[in-house]
Amino acid sequence: MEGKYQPDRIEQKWQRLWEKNKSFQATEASPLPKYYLLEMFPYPSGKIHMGHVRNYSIGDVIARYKRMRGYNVLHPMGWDAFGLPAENAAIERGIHPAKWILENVTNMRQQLKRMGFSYDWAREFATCDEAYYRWEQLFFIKMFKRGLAYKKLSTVNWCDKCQTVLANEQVEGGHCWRCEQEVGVREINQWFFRITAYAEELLQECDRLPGWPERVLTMQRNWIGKSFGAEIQFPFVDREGKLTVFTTRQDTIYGATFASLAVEHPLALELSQGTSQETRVREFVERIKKINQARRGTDELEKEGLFTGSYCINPFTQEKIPIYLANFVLMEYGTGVVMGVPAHDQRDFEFARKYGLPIRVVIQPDGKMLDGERMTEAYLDEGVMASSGPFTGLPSEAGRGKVVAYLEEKGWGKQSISYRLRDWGISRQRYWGTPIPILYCDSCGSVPVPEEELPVVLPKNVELTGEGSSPLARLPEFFKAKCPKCGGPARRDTDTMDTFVESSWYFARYASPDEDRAPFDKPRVDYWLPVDQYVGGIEHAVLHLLYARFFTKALRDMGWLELSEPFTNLLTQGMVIKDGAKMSKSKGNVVDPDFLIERYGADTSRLFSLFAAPPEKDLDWSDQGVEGANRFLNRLWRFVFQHRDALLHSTSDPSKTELPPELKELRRQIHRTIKKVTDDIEGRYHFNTAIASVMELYNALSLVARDELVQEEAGALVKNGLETIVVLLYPFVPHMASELWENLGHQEGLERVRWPEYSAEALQEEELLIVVQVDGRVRGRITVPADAGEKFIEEMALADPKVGDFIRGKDIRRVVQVPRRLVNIVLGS
RNA sequence: GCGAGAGUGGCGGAAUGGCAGACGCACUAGACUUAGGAUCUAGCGGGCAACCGUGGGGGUUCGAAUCCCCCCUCUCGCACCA
Repeated sequence: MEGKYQPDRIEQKWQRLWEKNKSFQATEASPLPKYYLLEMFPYPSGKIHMGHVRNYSIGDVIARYKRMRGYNVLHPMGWDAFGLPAENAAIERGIHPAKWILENVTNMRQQLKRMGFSYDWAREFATCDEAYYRWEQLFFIKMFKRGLAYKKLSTVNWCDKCQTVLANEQVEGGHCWRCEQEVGVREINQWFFRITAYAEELLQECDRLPGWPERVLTMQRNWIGKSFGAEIQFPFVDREGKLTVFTTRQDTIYGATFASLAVEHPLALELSQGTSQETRVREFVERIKKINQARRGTDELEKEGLFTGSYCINPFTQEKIPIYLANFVLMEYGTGVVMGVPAHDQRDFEFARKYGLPIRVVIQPDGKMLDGERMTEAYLDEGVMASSGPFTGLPSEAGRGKVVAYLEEKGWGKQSISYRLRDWGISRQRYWGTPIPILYCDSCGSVPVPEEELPVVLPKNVELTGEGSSPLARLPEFFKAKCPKCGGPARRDTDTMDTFVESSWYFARYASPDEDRAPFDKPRVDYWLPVDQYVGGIEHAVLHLLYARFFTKALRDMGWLELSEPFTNLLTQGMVIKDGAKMSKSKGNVVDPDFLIERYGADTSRLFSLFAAPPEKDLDWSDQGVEGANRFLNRLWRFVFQHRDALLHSTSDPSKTELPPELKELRRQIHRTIKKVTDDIEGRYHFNTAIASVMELYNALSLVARDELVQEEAGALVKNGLETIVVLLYPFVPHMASELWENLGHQEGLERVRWPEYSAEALQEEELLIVVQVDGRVRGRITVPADAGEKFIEEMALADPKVGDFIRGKDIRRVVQVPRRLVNIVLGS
C-alpha cells in the first residue's frame, strides 16, 4: 500500500478484516470489567446524515479507546423503526412501510459499516421486529395490571382531514404539519402511562446523576416542575360541598376576592344550573373548549371569564366571593381551580380589572405602601403580610408555613405538592406501530390479551391511503376477537403505541437480543446494564431521556431489571450547522456523508467531525476544514513511507539511550502527548484538543526527522514517536492507524494493542522556563534548574537585564512566586 | 416572562486564577515546478512605537478570558403551572 494515500482501499481492507475476525463482538464471558457504550439509535429514514456521522464518530472513539484500556466493551446498534415518517413515506410512494424501512436499514447499515464504526452487529435489531415488540406488549399488560397503564377520556389535538391525534410537536402554528388543516381538539379515549407515579423519584434521582450535563438535569427538573403549596377548601354558598384550590401563595389568602375554574372542570356547568347564567356559561364553555391547547398557550390570548352564578366562602375572611370560569385556568394542573388574588398575581390582576373585582393588597413590600386602587400591575415578590388577621406583620415566606399549619388545624385544607409533569398519552390512531394488546368486551370492559397469546401481530396485508381512520380499524380479521374472560364477542384495540415506547427500553434489549422466552436474559442484562456512557443529541433532553428513566424504574418494580437509572453518563452532542442553520433538507444546506466518504474516506470524515469542535458544542461545517483534516492524514502517510526503511532498521531502545537535550525534549513531548490525549478523552471528551496535541507531536517529529534522522538514537526516538502517534490516533482514524501500524512492522492488529502509558520519568524536566513579571506584566523569562529554590529563582529574576530596566531605582514591595511557572515582582507605588 | 448556556484574531476553536490566541483553516511571501487548487519553508490580533487587546461597565487579587456585581447581545428549553 505504498505511494499515495488511498482511503478507499485501506478502509475496506480493514473493515473486511474486522468483520471476518468478529473483532467487536461482545461476550459476557470475560475477566475484564464491562463497559456499555451506547449512541442513540437512528430512525431509518433513508440515509445517514452528518448528525449521525458526528454522533457515531464520538461514540466510536470512546468504544475503541475503552477496549484499548482493557474494558470488555458492548457497543451495539439498531433501528428505531416504527413511526409516522415510515407510514407517510409509504403512503406517498405506495410501498409498504415494512419494505421501505427494510430498504433504508439495509442502506444505512452499509453506510455505518463504511464509516468503520466498531459495532457488535450480531446484536442488531429493529423495533418493528415482532421478536422485539412482543415484549413491549407484555410490559403494557403488566403495567395495565399494576395500574401503570390506564385509559381515560382526554382532550387532544385532532386533525379532521388526517383523522388522527397529533402530538403537540406535530402542530405548527395551529395547523397540521402534514395537510395544513387547522387543528382542532377532540375528546377521545386514550391509553396513558402513569409516569406521574414516578414524578418524585424521577426528580430526586436527578441529584444522583453526576455524569449528566447540568443543562439536561435542569430541563428535566423544570419539566417535572414540583411546586410546594397548599390545598384550600372554599365552602359553597347555597349548596353542599366545597371548592378545592391549589396555591403556592397561601400567604395571600386574605386577598382572594374570587375563584376561577377551568372550563373543563366537572363543576363548570353544574355551578350555573338554576342561575340566570346557565345559558351563557354553556356557550362560554363550548367556545373556549374549541380553541386547541397549543393555541391557547402560544397566542397572547386575552384573559377572559364568565361568572357562574355561584358563590363560595373564603374561609379566612368569611367573605362571600364569586366563582368564575376563566380561559387561562388549566384543568391539568393543580385542582383545576384557582383562587383569584388580583393584587399579587398578574393574571388575576388583569382579570379583576376587566370584571371589576376588588383588588386587595395583603403583601406590602419593604418601605412602600401599595394601594389596590392605584396599582398598575400585580406585586409578586415577597413582603410583609398585611390586612391578614392574625398573620398581619409576618414576613410572607414564614407566613406560608403558618397559614398551612392553621389550615390543617382548622380542617380547611392541607399542605400539598403539585407537579407539572403529566401522564404520558401513548395511543396513536396510526398503523405503523406496536398494537396495543387490549380487547374490549361489552360485558367485561377492557381486557388484556392473555400473555400466552402474545404477540398481537401487526398485520401486513393492509391498504394505506392516508385517508380516514387507521387501516387496522377497517380490518375485521384483525379487530374481531373473542373476550378471553367471558368468551363473548370482543373488539381489539386498533390504536398503536407512541414510538417513544420502543426507545424507552431498547438499551436493555441489546444485552440479550436473542432471548426468545423473555424480554431479557436476566444474567446478561444484569451484567451489562446500566449503560456506562450514552451519547446523543440534546433534542432528546426531556422526552426520550425522561421516558427511558421512567421505563427503567417501572421495569425494576415489575422485577425485570435491578437498576433504577439506565444511563450513568450522558454526553449530549451539539448540532451540525452550515451557513448559520442546522443542516436540513428544507433549508437545502445538507452535506451528504456518502459524498464525503467517496471523496475523502471515512477517516477524514471522522477526523473532521471530531476535530472541528468539542462534542457538546454545535459544529460549524467547513469544506476547508475537511480539506485540512485530509491534509493532515496525507502528511502523516507520506512521512511514514518516506522514512519507513530507516525506521524499520532502528532497533535501539530510545528509553535506554542517553540523549542530547533536544531529543530529550522530543521524548518529553511524546510522553506529554500521551498524557494530554489520555486526559482529554478520559476526563472530558475533548477530542479536538486531543487531536491538536497529536498534530503538535507530529510537527515536532517532522522537524527532528528533517535534520537528524541520520543518527541512530534519533531514528529510534522518531520511530517511538511515530508509533505513539499511530496508537493515539487509532480511536479517531482506525483504518489509517491500522495500516500505518502494519507498515511499521507490527503483526498484531491495533484493536488488540493496549493504550500507551506515559512515563513520569520521561516527563521530568531538567530546566524550567520561568516567566518574570513586574507588576503583573511579563518583562522577561529565565531558565533555571528544575530543583532550584525560591531564593535562587528570585535572585535570577532580579538579575535579568530586561527585568532590570523596569525595576531600576524602584522599591520592591514583594515578590510572588508560583512554583515552576512564574515570578511576579511587585513594586512600591 | 421564567430557566439554562454562550459571547476570545478574518473563521472553527485553545488557555478554568499565572506568557491570551495552542491546533487547524483562510491569507501573504518564498522554494520546487511546464503548471499548481499538490508539496515544502517562513510569516500571520491591532499599533511605527510606548502600548492596546477576550461583548460593555465596575469590583476582588501581586496577577482576571477565567472569580464576584450590574448591563448588552445571541442560542436553546419551558411558556397563562396558580
